[in-house]
Amino acid sequence: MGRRKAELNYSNIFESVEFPDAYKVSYLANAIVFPTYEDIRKDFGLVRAEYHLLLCLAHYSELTAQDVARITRRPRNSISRAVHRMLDLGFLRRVPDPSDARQAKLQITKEGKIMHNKISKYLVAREAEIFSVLSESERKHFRGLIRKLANFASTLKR
Amino acid sequence: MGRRKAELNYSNIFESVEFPDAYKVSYLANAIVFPTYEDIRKDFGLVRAEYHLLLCLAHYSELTAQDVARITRRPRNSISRAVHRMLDLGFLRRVPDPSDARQAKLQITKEGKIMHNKISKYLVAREAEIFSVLSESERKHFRGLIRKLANFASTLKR
DNA sequence: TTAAAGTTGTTCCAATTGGAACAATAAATA
DNA sequence: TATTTATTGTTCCAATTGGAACAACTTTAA
Repeated sequence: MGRRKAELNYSNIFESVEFPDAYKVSYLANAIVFPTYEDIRKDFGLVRAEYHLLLCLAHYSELTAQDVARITRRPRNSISRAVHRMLDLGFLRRVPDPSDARQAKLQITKEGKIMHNKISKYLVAREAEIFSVLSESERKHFRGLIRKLANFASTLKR
Repeated sequence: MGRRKAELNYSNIFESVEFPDAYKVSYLANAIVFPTYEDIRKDFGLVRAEYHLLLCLAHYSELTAQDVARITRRPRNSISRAVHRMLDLGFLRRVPDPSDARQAKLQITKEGKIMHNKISKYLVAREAEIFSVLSESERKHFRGLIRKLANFASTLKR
C-alpha cells in the first residue's frame, strides 16, 4: 500500500499564526541563540547571565549591575549572582562608586576580554550561518529594518 | 555645579556588538514576547509551554507531544507536563494512536480555542505596537526577509 | 531639617526548568 | 525470526530561575 507517516511540515504555522512577524522573529532568535548558548555552556561553563555580563562590559567600559539588568532586560538578582561568579573567575573587577555608596562600577578584566572574544566567535559563526541565506543586498536591507525595530523597542518602557 | 548622572544610552551596543544582526533579532524577540508572556501568565495563569500547546494545536488539527516539542524547540518533558495541565484544565483532548501505541494525538477543545483567541490578542497587540514604527512598505519588505530567514532556520538540524 | 519615597545590590525561597534515565513500543538489521 | 537500535512519553532530580523582602543608602517632598 506504500502507507507511510505523513511528513509534517513544521513551518506551516509561520504563515497561519495570528502574529506572523512576531512569531518568526521569535523563532529566528531562538534558532540563533539557544543552540549557541548551549555550546557556550558546554565549552566554557558559563550561563547566559554570566555571558551577558562579559558582553555588556566588553562594550561599555564601566557599568553597574543595575545597568546590565536594564540592558539585558534580566532580573537584578540573576545579574547579582552572575557578578559574584564572574568576580571569582577573575573575569570582572568591581570598583565601589565613591559618589553613591549603594552601587559599584563593574569592569571587564583582561581575562574577561579573552573569554568574551572566544564566546563572540560562536555567535558570529551562528549569525553567519543563518544569514547566509540572504543576498548581500537583502542583508543590507534587513539590517536597516531590524535596526529601526530594535531601536524603537528599546524606547518602550517594557 | 549642575552635575548630574550621565544618561546611559543602552542601545549603543546595537552597533558595536560583534554580531549586530543576531543581537538585534534576539533583543527584538525578547522585547516582544517577554512582557507579553508575563501578562498572559498574570491574566490567565498559563506558562509558556502551556500556551505553546494551544498555539500549535490551534493551527494543526492533530499533533503528538513530540511534534509540539519539535515545532517549539522545547524539551519533551516540559511539553509532557504542560499536556497534563492542559488536559486537566479542559483545553486539550488526548486520543491514543491505534497505529502506534507509544504516542497519542492531541487536539484542542472548544474551550482551548477560546483561550487561544484571548491569548492571541495579546501577542497581536504587541506585534502591532512594535511594528508600528515601520511604514507599510518597510513592513512588507521586512516580512519577506524574516520569512526567508525563519524558513531557512527551520531547515537546520539545530 | 525631617520624613517619605525611591534605588541598589543582596539573600531567601518557592516554582520552574531541563538533562538523564526509564519502560513501553516500533523500526531496522542480521 | 531474533536482536539491536530508535522513538515516545514519563518520572526523577539537581540546577536555575525570578519574585519578594530586606538593609543600606540617596533623593525628593514636606
